[in-house]
Amino acid sequence: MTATPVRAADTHQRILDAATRLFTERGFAKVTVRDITREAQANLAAVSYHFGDKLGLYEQVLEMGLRFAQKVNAETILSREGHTPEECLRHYVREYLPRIVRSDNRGWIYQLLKHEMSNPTTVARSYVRAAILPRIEFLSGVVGDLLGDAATPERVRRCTTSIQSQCLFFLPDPFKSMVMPDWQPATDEAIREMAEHIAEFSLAGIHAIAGQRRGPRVRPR
Amino acid sequence: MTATPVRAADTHQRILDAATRLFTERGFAKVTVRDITREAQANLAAVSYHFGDKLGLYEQVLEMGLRFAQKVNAETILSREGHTPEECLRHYVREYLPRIVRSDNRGWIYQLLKHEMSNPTTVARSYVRAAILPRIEFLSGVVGDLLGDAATPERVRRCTTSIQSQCLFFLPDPFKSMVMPDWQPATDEAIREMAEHIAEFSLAGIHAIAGQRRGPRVRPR
DNA sequence: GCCCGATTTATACACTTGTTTGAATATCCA
DNA sequence: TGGATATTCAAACAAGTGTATAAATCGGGC
Repeated sequence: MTATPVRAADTHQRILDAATRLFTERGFAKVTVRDITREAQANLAAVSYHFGDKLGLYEQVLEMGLRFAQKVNAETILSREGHTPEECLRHYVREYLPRIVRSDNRGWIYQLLKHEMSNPTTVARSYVRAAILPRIEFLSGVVGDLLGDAATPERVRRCTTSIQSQCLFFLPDPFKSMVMPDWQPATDEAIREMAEHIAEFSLAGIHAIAGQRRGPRVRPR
Repeated sequence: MTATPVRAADTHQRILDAATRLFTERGFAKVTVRDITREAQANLAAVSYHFGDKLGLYEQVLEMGLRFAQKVNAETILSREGHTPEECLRHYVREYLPRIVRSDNRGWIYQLLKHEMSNPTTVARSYVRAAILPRIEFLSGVVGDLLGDAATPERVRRCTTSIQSQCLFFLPDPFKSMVMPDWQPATDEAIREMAEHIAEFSLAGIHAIAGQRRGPRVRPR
């Protein structure tokens, strides 16, 4: 009844590992089945046998990624009771940014997602719902608290976008590093400094928006 | 001596037009020569005949784009003499953002560049030097002025990145609009509001960074 | 009117890719 | 051990791609 005896489990796992690494590096389209099986030291047909087809394999990789991302989310999301909004924001950026920047085990899922962003496959939508939207919800809540009385749906959305965009910018990118090599903080120290910068910069930005006159369009609810 | 008689000039131009449109929509790799020639109502071999090969055609498209981008740059860059740094920053964002967001004639080059960013071809490097770096230089100068005494190379770079990332975030992206449809400002009015937000948010951020103690690491030069 | 170069056309070639096939081999349980 | 099942393997297939070729067609100047 064991669906996968010892040797089989080996190839199955080796393929999964190789696929994870390669898909993370290059994205779905730019990795061939032959690349994967060569890397995994398996036969070309092994992918069809174990995963149905290339997309089936990719789905399994992304499923692992989804579980990983949810675990990561739990670490970037601080309980709103017991912490000030400022603390939540700082903690969010401090946890999020290193995972975005670094390609190692801490953040591989974001590298994978980066490729999914430019060339979405059919798998994207479920991932968005399960792993991304909850984090955006949380961040929006924190921003709303920081805006206080001045909070409007538009302002919350715009400020959330400002924070999110400053973080996402650091997804590694061959082109970006061509434009300005220094843009990609290399050392842990540089990443930490950038995180502090984003938090500081954004808190000031939010306070400035909060300080604007409420205007005629404000709709408190 | 006319290198391209009437009919020939027609196909040449039709192919160039179709290629510009398709490359802008999908990027170099995801457009086939057959797509282009079908769209241009030309024969498959016309690309080889008129442009050597697919990459040669792409280079010509990107060359047009480069000239266009330089003209655009001139409009986003305000003379630093005669305008305050605040004015320069606001003008920069107001001009830059609409072109980033909209896929129409005003900003097609940025859509093309977006694909180049995720899948760089050999043409990227020269483009960076001629059209992107000058704009970054300008923005860095403005940020340096705004930071005043507090300016350090690291702070200038980080603040410039914060502004740039908030703008670049709005490059249209199928994935992003999946995450949050509202993120893509649709109307001219919404784009204008977002530009004002980014300017306001960033000016406050810069002032906050400028207000920090200079710290022991400051190296005025 | 006719010829020569420029252009267009249909077709073919070489290569890559994902997938299938059927035989060979390994593995497990009675 | 022996036979059924699971897994591996080499080879082939079909579709899509960029490019090359050689014949057909066009267009203007003598």
